Amino acid sequence: MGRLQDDLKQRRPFTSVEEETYLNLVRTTDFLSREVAAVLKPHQLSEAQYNVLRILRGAGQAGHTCSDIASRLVTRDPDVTRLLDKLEARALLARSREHTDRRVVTTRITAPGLALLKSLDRPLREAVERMLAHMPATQLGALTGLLERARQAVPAGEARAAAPRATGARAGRGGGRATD
Amino acid sequence: MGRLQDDLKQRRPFTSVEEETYLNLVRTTDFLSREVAAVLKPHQLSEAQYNVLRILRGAGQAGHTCSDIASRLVTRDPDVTRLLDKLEARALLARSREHTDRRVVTTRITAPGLALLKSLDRPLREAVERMLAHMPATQLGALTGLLERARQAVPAGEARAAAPRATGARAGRGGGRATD
DNA sequence: TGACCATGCCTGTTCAAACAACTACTGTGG
DNA sequence: CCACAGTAGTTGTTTGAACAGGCATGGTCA
Repeated sequence: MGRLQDDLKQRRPFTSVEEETYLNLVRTTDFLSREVAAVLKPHQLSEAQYNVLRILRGAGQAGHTCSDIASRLVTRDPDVTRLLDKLEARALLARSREHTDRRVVTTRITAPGLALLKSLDRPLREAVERMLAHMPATQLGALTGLLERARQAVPAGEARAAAPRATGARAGRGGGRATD
Repeated sequence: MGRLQDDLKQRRPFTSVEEETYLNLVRTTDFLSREVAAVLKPHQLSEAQYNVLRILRGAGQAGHTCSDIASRLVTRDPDVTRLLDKLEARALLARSREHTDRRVVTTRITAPGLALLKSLDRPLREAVERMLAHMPATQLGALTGLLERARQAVPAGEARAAAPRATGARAGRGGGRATD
């Protein structure tokens, strides 16, 4: 899993620094997320599902609406409804329609959901830490900083034609709560 | 799309630096790859499909076997066969079984495939460059370096039980040719 | 040479993601 | 008060991903 340029068969090195960065990003994320997925798989959880549960744990008894959840998801999911469906079917969360505004459905995590999350906290943290254990904290900090910076680009669709088609729970590309 | 910690509702900041790095990685990749996917979508190409074509362009007339392609893919795909099926159906590539070893199927890019790639070269490069234009080359270089470093972890399954189930074209986690 | 296993790719099936249309409800202006 | 537009979530449908098993071929060693 060396440097991308190592391949001698490759004709031109890279079209641009930006492309090189992008490719490395995709590769690295794929590399790490496989480990995370492997930890989640025995529990039949996808990364997105796990994410939802963490978000709901952070919300506590107040719960969240679907749109809230969508906007907080690490990865933008166009179909939060069915993501919740599966978790509700397993009783990991509960949904209830609001009386004040009957359009809104509030979702809350259940005791089994909390228990499952708790059992995953340690192994997940350990998996990620193990994958990055070879890097000193200063480098990780620098990496985080650069990644945050990278995301500050203008999404280029801000005022253009392709307004990102927003399904039911539109995944607003807004500010980023990540965990809890 | 600010810093992940900006959310005040979040109780504890982050469990570990490693987790923070991981979350930022996923978010950033998702952010950028959406733009790339948007460029590819009008041409009915997924990122993986585009990647295959680039790999084949790099291989030239010699072509590649399925396993070769799988091992060179940026994202490990467990089902290269059907990925190629779709591209073959669109005549973007051609497959031919070898005479020497009749198990092997060599895949080559076709003229239409090359033409499609060529038409995508510029818009894709521009999309990625635009998304990262706000970062100076030095920062991009640093980011790339850190990402390469991050991937140098031991995948932790090296000698463990869960040997990554290898379907047909096993995506060897080996060295990483990326582009062409 | 023939059992045996590894390799290389393909298929069958199941499940989730993506896109778009649709229903239900709320608030607003005429 | 009622048309109208906007919001919140759901549902339908199509496509692709994931996983596992299957088939043909090739190499190995008794």
